[in-house]
Amino acid sequence: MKLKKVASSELTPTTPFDFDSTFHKPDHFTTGDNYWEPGTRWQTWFWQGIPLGLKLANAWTRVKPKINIDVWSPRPLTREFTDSLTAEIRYRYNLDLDLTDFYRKFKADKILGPVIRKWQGMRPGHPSSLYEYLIIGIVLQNATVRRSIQMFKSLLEKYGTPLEFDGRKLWCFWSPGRLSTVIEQELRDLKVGYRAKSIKKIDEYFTAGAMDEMALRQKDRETQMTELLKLYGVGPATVWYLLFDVFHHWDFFNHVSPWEQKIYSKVFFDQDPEKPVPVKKLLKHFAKFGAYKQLAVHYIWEDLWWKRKNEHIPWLEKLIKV
DNA sequence: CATCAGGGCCCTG
DNA sequence: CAGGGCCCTGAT
Repeated sequence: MKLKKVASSELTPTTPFDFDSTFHKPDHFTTGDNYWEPGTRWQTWFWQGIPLGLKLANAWTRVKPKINIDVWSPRPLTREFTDSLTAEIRYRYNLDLDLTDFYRKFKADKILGPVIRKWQGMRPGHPSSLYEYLIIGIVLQNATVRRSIQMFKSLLEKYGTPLEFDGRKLWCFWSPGRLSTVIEQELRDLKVGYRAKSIKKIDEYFTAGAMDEMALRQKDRETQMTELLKLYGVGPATVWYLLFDVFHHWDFFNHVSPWEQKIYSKVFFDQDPEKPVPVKKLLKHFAKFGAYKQLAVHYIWEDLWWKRKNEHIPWLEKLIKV
């Protein structure tokens, strides 16, 4: 589907702001729906029934951060529509987040301090809706990065929409309900294995209107967790990701998966990843970051993945199997 | 060639 | 509450 450029606007994030580390997370494996180069991110975005192409560009002025947004669409958009879209972009990328308290508290930390200085202005964030993230969460389960990418790609190219905009071809996520006529075997043929059942049930759940993302955002963390755990195929690991990436809780840290455990052991304790520090001890260590536990680890985690882009880190390569 | 461990979760006993 | 089964893939 060829899209036309229908709107442009600009966003002003809070200061400090760093474009590249906010709009490119080297550890986010999703491919085919976005493209990044320094200063620019292209992203497909299914919003209120319309598949869109977005281009976000760094437009820092001498004094303050600014992001230019261009929107491509199959049809004209109302002002109301683009306003809600930009509000959602602000939300998903945490462009209104005030980082000053976090920085003030931990700028002297031995490990976090230098990372904070290096990534001054980086926001946590994820471009996906709850529904989209759930699908991503499911393909992350019990699989290495390479396999997750392969499953995601198969799904996206089977049920998504190919979009052409700004000289790029990217796939746009399908909408909830798209899988209602799809039988489980068809999903299994995409080599998602037992996850087919979860994907199918999550799609059904949304189609039935049993999950309202916007309403859930207004609830407290416990309620969000309870609601999410009702979904078939969603357990503690997936909920932990969701609470951070989709619901933006910076303080919640109750889960460490085996591969992450090995990486944290090396980074925080310089411990041989093959003899990892017990999860309990890691969680106890993160407690010192108080209300910013997840945010703190996000900073260190992203720093590690950015390093990996520029240098070979043998111990890390062994663990991630991309 | 066979076996096994992955970025879990559900279900059974 | 512990532990088996589920899927595919790459490593050994």
